[in-house]
Amino acid sequence: MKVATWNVNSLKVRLVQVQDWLDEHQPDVLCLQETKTEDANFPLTEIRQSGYQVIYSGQKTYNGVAIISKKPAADVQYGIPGFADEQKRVLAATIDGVRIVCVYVPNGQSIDSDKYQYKLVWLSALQAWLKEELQRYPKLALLGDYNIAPEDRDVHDPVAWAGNVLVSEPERAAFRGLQQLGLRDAFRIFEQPDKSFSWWDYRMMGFRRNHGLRIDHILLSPQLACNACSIDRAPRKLERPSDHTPVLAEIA
DNA sequence: ATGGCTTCATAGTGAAGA
Repeated sequence: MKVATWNVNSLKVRLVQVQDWLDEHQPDVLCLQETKTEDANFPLTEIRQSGYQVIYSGQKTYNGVAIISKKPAADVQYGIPGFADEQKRVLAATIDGVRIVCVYVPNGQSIDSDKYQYKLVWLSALQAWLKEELQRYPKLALLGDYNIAPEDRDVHDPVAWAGNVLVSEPERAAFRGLQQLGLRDAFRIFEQPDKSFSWWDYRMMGFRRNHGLRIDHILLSPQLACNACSIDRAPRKLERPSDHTPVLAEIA
């Protein structure tokens, strides 16, 4: 089963790129973040034309998540249960026997911001929910934009970024908290090239200079085997790219 | 360089992202 995640930074702008990527890679599951699309305007017909089904939870301007899949999505969950949140950041469903959880973790803006506190509370609620979810669904994959670079090797310039939002110790502790539930970072199961990133700043030729961060992740429960995991840099080279690029894994 | 670029909502700029 091939699963993938991609923060598209507006599905409207990136729709053709998503369709092309589906055609080329034929994933069983593709989780999207930052669709920035209200449900009434979701390009349902276009996704179906690509031979896929899709569930989505969106809003105007910000956030928005979707799960595109070849097989139908069952037991759909919108948001973190018991955690009141206007922001559309979580979508979960069982697809072909695997619990797929698609997340768009808050950015946090800066460590002295209210949004940073929201991010930490949000991550704590996510962890508490997933602990229960893992008991219900031993085969679980958590895919998305975590807005956390887990280690210094996931940062192009760790000195410049030290203590900053996306790399701060409380955020990394929250990431380790997810790992302590038994979830494994699929990317790090395998030997990977140095300076592998999934996001590059639009500014200052960030991609050309490989000034990036690895903040998009696929975490897998112990009951899921993993045969491969990689970052596909190709869409970042297209005209009008998202600032994120897809991460994909082969699981069983 | 508290900048740089892109998107959205809006109709000239501002917020937010990471």
